Amino acid sequence: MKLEDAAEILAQLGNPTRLEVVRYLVKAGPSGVPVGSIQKQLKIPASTLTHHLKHLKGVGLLMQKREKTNLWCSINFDRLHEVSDFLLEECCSFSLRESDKAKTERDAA
Amino acid sequence: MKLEDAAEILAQLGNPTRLEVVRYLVKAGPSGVPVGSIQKQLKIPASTLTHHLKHLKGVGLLMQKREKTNLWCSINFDRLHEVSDFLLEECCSFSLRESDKAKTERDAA
DNA sequence: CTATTATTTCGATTATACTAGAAGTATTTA
DNA sequence: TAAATACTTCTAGTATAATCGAAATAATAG
Repeated sequence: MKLEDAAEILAQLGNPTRLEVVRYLVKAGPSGVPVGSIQKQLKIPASTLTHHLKHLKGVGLLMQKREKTNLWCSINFDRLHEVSDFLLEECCSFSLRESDKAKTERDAA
Repeated sequence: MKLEDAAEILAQLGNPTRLEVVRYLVKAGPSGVPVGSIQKQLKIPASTLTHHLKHLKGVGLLMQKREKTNLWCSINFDRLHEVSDFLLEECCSFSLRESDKAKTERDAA
């Protein structure tokens, strides 16, 4: 994944309203939920929500499919993994957390 | 980690210049590098760099310590882990990637 | 065809972010 | 003390984003 693409996705995740939507969709699982459900549950004005969904779709985090009058939204888990992988990419050799290091040291002793 | 905090960190990572700095610092490892080295290597104007470093520090991604005239910068790996954990948090049951699923299905067959 | 439900587009306001040159501060070296 | 190095603050232009009400569209149900 190119840095510019990762930055774009991270920027989209960096808005609290959108991150809340993402979290909601993650909890909803692969089957997803209709736009209206998100709107009611998270109490986001419809036009604002549409705006944010467009952003999420734009970076490939959101998948949508129509069923009757409802537009079902679901998270692209692969994409979410890709960006979290990017964050930790190339830092594996330094990736031990302080807490884990402490444990490792205790174990060694 | 609270959603608002995660969003703030992600927003900071969502700027290409800052993400480049972060990547550079990740590669530099725990010992870090002076501000000037980042500036020269990535060719970012000094004032712009200071601005971005302030942002990264503000969300706890950057640690700094002075040594003579140099200000050494290093990544807070823990913080980076926290935010990547947040992204995948609560979605573990749905976290299998399509590619991994395919493999699992092949293995089962 | 009409009404209803679901979602989007439009339009306007307000706020915040990115960028970088010029000038300033701080520390060290000569 | 003077000069050099390292970094920051100031300032300002430009751009982009967040928000949401009102009106518009789309699809179905009656």
